[in-house]
Amino acid sequence: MADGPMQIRKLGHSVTIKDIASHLNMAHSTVSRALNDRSHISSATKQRVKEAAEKLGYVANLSARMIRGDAGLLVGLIIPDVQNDFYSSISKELADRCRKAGLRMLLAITDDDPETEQNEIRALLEARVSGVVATLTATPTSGTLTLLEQIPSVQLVRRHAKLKSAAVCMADVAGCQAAAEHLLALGHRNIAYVGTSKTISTGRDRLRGFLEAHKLRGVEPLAGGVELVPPRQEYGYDAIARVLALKEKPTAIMIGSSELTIGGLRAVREAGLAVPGDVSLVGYGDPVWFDLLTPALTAVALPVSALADSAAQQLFRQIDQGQGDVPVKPLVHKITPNLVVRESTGPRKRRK
Amino acid sequence: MADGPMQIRKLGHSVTIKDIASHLNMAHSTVSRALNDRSHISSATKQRVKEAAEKLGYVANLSARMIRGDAGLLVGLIIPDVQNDFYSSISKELADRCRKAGLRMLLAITDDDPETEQNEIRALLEARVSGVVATLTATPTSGTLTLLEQIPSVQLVRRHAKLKSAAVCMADVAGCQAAAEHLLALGHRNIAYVGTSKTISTGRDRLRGFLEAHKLRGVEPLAGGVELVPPRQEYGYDAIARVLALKEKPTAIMIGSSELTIGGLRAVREAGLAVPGDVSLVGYGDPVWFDLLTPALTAVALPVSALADSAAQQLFRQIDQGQGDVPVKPLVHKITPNLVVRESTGPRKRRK
DNA sequence: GATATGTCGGCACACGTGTGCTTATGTCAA
DNA sequence: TTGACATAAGCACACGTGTGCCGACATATC
Repeated sequence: MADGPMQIRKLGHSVTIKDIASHLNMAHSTVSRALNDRSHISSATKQRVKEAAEKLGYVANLSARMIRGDAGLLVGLIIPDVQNDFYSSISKELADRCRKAGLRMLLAITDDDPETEQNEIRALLEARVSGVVATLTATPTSGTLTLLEQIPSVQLVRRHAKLKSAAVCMADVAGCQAAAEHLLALGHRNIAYVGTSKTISTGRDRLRGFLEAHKLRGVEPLAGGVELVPPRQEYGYDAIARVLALKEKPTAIMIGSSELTIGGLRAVREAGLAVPGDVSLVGYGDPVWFDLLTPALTAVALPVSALADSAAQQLFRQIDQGQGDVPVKPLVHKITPNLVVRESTGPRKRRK
Repeated sequence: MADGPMQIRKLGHSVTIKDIASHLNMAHSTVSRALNDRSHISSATKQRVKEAAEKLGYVANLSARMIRGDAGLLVGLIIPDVQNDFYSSISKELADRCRKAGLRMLLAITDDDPETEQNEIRALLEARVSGVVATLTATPTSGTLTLLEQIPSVQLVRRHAKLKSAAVCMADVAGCQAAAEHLLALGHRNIAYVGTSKTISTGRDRLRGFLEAHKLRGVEPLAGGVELVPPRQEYGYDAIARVLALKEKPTAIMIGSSELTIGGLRAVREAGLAVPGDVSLVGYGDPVWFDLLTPALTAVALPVSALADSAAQQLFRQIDQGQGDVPVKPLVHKITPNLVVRESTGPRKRRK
């Protein structure tokens, strides 16, 4: 008595199964088996061990567990930016699915910088993730690709030719084609397009959809009306400003990236133009606030939940079947985005 | 010749320093020292080892590194929701600071659910994070608190009386007092307040600021004009709707949470009221899009960067000084938010 | 040429957990 | 009573990395 709670632990040194074992006068292997509900253990012993673990404040050491290499406990998600609504939603959705599958998700943010990307992926591999869902930079390092080939991976949204892994993408061509067709059907003939570089698969496909819609209608795209810039708000602002200053003014603008949409909205607002009176606007993405704008923004809504579902499913399957030595043909799952028509698009005003 | 690249590795079994060692006919300890630039190694050997490591595709095993317990490599961030602009910004900023300090940040999302919170924190402890920055649930489990006490921690934004660790918060009282004073100075006398429960420190403080401003002006708060609800968009929508339906209608509404602001904006929009003509509006937070609204929203802007700075600084200091056995008095660092006046607040219309 | 000094690399162990093998104990059937 | 067998718990090793200690060897100094 009077010895208190047994002087449990020096700070910084946590309780181990050995501590529990010596506390209970048995071998640490017995404790291990008890805690993991293995066979060949009397239920009485299990009980005692679990109680002792609880009492001593035992917390398992993940590193020690993982060192043997057998268990697959972690997966990684690589994205350019958490502040972007789309990616933060993906993070949340994927994390949920991982949790349900008994996995923990590690988040890696690249800032769309190839070097950071390589470092982050290396860090994920050092943590021995069993697989990765990745939205890569436009121009990944060769090191990045080499590293990625070592583990199961699923490309999300952006698709790289050099990478042989599965891909879960949006049907960008169809999505943008529908958006452009919407504008054409409203009578617009001078439609500007502001999107991202063709070096990214999404940039390529979205522009293609835009042009395809014109082709089907037999309409010539607005001369000088296509601006391709990196996906950052400032560039969106600048690009929209340039497009608005064209000699032959656009009566509608279509934006092919959520970041560019934010900058673009600011440019349109500063130009003091009426929407959709002076110019119709189609944005990209579907953050909660698009419909709070005045006018509410017509936009290509991204199927976040379906993307996360498919990516998780693909990844888990690959992990389960042991990295698929079987060269599954690089599956590309395309999910169709939804054009949500709100108030920012209207019929062409026949002014002249 | 013709033996190819030496049949490097069976899938799923990665290259270890032992592999490098046997490849080079030396002891694994030599390899370890070479890779870590330790002393007692000739630079020639270092060179050879590093080249071999590169060639064989060696990736260090973090688990093996961490198992010895000496190194502090990880920290955790616990937040209720990544989709919230504020927390996604905090995630980004803190991750950057950790990276600069040579640490990796693990993200844990609680969904504001105490049970999930406890599980996530346990997972962080299993990963042996050296410290944690946490925005806890309103009512954390006792298990959560017990776990948190085992490691250095910094409370972010929300402050819990039961927890003795340092806290980095906003000066919520001052922030909301300034916002309310702004409205009072514009002549408003019927001001509604929609915020979060008083069980959260932020909810408490913000309401206090609101009331304090009234007191200083000698104005009686609007009867029935205070609504306290959980921080979710739906509740914000409902609460604002209720407030708008009061017998004595408010001429201004102040919202004390970013989530509630989103729901509230939707309610005001649906009510078809002119802002600030019929009702002035002050929101909370500062996502990129507040100034894209029509009218642009006056809001209490949160000092994200300063908060992240201070939290990181606090945490790193605690970690460095070995968990501070020295009972540092629970430091509370308060950072003043900024009232950003835009277009959604205007003078009271003297109608009656 | 012998000893002191310094450099380089190997041996062996530690970290916390899981597991195959072995031993000890008890139970039941022949 | 003995042997077959199930159950419980311990011993020893493995995982990948880092490090204290010691031996091997080269160079410098007397």
